[in-house]
Amino acid sequence: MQDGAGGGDIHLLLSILANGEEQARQLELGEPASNVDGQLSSSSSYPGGHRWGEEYYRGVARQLQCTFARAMTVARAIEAAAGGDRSDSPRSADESSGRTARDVAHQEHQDVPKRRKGLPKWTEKIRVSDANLEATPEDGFSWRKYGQKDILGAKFPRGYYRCTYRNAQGCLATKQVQRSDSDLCVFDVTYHGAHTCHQKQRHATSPPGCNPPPPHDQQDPSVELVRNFKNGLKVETDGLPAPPTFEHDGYGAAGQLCFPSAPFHAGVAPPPDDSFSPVEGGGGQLGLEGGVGCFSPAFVSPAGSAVGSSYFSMTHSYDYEQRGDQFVMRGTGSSELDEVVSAATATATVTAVDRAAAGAGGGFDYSLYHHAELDPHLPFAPMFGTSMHDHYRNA
DNA sequence: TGCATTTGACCGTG
DNA sequence: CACGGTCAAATGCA
Repeated sequence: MQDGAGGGDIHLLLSILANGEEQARQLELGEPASNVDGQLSSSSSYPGGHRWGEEYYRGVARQLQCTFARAMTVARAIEAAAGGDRSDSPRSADESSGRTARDVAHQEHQDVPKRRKGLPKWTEKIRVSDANLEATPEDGFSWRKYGQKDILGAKFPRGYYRCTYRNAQGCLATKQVQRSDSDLCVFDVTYHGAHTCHQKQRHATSPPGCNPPPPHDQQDPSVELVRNFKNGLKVETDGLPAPPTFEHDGYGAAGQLCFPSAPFHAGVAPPPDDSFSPVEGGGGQLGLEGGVGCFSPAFVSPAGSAVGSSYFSMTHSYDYEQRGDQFVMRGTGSSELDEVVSAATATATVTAVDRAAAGAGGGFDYSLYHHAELDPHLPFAPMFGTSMHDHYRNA
């Protein structure tokens, strides 16, 4: 089933993205975008007449770069799926059979490790407006709680959530929510995996051009991922007339994909100036004022959520490997080999302060990023220190 | 009736 | 072996 997303799709995807990334780079340098879906260069003003400034172009460029980083993650997922492991197979398929899930789990545990070590993982701290014990962080996605456990050393139990559409759409996104011991208003939310489902976020109306993908190939999340992402790419440019502040659903114009990790490193973290060089100077603080963020939906506080004053502190690890002259984000580690080949690990911590008042209807203001720290060993150096274009244009 | 939550047990990892 | 993550039956709710 997953075999439908073969290596050919990956290379095609990478090739397309490499071109796009190069365009984004040109855009950020202030050059007229020769062709970014024909949208950037043809649109010279906001719908309201506000003229597009250079800053905005730069922001868009970073956004595009961020998007491409997402694509890399998608490609990685596809690659992992095409690698023959079935770790992404929704368990529901087995649950529909006569076997019990536990039987299946036992049989498949070689393929489906109970702890999905390879899935993207990141953590945010979410502050809610009140310390109500029943208050929970809201990220706009629909989650179904599947467990709760007392954690050693923690005052509060940890809640385990999975995507509501896990069975329906094979979405493997999960999250763990743990209330901070020290501050009842703060939750540590750890996300595992990205949403591959097409759920619409609550409090959200789809941004212009953010159309749901055609409802086919639902059985193949990987194919769906690619399709979604292609839609996302188009949307990303189609939606440019929207102001830089992505509102309400936090999607921005990126579509349904939620691959926050790579974009977080690559798309958000790079500073506006040209001095960014993860290889040479990584580790410094990076000013992000005015930057167009590229948070995944899960990163933002959807309008109407209980999040009043929020900050996000994310860490994430990524693995890359070099294949020939290409750096490739490795597969999701469902195989032991992947772990052996583990390369660099990156950690980025970004703090953002959401000064929007709770309930005021405002979404997360991306211009509010004020701080980011990058691990000096950032793995995306090959991608952003040089160019994806160079690496993949001939893929 | 269908879906979400609760909760104890199971099981993999370190 | 302890801990953490997941499962699934039981239960609750609309």
